[in-house]
Amino acid sequence: MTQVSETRAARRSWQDIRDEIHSRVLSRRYKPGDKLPRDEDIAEELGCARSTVQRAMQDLNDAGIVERKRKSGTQVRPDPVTRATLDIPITRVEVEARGARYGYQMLARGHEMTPPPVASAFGLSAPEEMLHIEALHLADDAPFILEDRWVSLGTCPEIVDVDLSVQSANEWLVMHKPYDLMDLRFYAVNANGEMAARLNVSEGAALLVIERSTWIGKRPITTVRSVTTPGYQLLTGS
Amino acid sequence: MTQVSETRAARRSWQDIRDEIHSRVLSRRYKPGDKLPRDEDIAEELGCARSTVQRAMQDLNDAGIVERKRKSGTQVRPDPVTRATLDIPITRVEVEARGARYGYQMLARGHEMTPPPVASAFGLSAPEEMLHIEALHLADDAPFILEDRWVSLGTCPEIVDVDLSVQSANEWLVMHKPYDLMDLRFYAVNANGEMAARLNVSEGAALLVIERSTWIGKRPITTVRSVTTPGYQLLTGS
DNA sequence: CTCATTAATATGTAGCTACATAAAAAAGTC
DNA sequence: GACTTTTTTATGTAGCTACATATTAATGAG
Repeated sequence: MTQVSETRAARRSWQDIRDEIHSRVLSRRYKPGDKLPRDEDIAEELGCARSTVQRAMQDLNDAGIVERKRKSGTQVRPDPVTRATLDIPITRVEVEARGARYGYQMLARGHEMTPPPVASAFGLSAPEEMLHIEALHLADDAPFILEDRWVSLGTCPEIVDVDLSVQSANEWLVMHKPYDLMDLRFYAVNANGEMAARLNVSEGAALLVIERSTWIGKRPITTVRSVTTPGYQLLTGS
Repeated sequence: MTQVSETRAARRSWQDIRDEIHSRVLSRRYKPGDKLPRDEDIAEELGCARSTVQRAMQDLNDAGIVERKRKSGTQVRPDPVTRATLDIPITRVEVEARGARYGYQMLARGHEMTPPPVASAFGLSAPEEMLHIEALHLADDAPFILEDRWVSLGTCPEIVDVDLSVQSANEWLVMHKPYDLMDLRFYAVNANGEMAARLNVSEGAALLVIERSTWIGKRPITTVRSVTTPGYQLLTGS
């Protein structure tokens, strides 16, 4: 009874609105740097409520297509960025998804003071004693990922009681110590003697490294350097 | 007049709700795989509207914390993933952000049939003639990124008229040919003779490679292999 | 003319209603 | 008992109102 002037089928979803705006950007009707009309005007033009435009715009904003500022309005991002979402699963799940048998091997474990690179990854002013673990993930008995991990004893005291020779620290932490804040970085290294021996590759081979540090409420949890085997690729989620 | 039973300050935002649910996941009050109460019940418990819970849940869903399905309800993701958003800026912007002077040099340009790896990156059944460009991005006159690019002439006929010795194809495409769908992959390679010579690094050096293909409505636009210089790191946006 | 104050305005958010939709559960049907 | 249909139910969405908030623009004081 309220909506008299609208046929049922004509109703447009926020995704339609988003796609319409996006296609205007794609067709350069709205060019990089251009200011877009107010939400209300777009709503009127496209025949929907402002809230629908708002949702569409939020999505375009999150996708890096437009930039919004209160009062100033909305503009097409002048410096387009390629924005992608990466999903990094637990290593066990990753191996199993490839149809391989997962294996795990702890190589070393001990309490040590954090060396400078680790302390700086966590933004610590002073070195701290942490649990240091080296481990190998296997796919069908072949080395897959070599990980070098530091776990804060202050934040995760329980970890000392976990048998990490059976379950990987990766898995235990992800299940029991969800993080708040994360820092990820990717780079390439030449395999040094130790890496080469442990991953069973020739010295100097180019390896992709994934470094990840996590915090919970500014308290450090863990930092890992995962060295992958040659041919390893990180893919985006589409 | 409508909101009688609520003090002004007590109003909770959807982000508060999100943080509350998140903290329950963090504290393992809701464990991985657990089913959460219905939105409506959570709304009642936390004293807000269902729409507020809905928005909070959407966000947690997008962040990979929970999984929602109609009728089935919401559950904490049983296989937690590390989800991160990467922003890859235009190379010029990236160089300038480091406080360096940007330079660009086209090394080669021509029309060629796509070799099998390129065709497969695009999912083409048959090889196709495309514009092939090799170029070097410089930071303070030092090699920074070596790019090997293929541009579809069918989708981007205008590109043949652009002077790509002045402006990088990277930049032209990103400003004039926004994409629809993208595929990104990262891996490491040992510098071969050509890469070593062009990037001025020693042969065999480990280099991070960023491969990117873009489409617009299933039509291929471009595919690039960007070989970075040693020490290059890809960082997440937080 | 400069600086501080105030008003105007576009986006952001909370809450409500009504209805759409997917999927599971229940009820029929052969 | 296996299959199909219907009902139930939890999430998803559109539209509305009211108000919050951040900025810009306008105004006023000195």
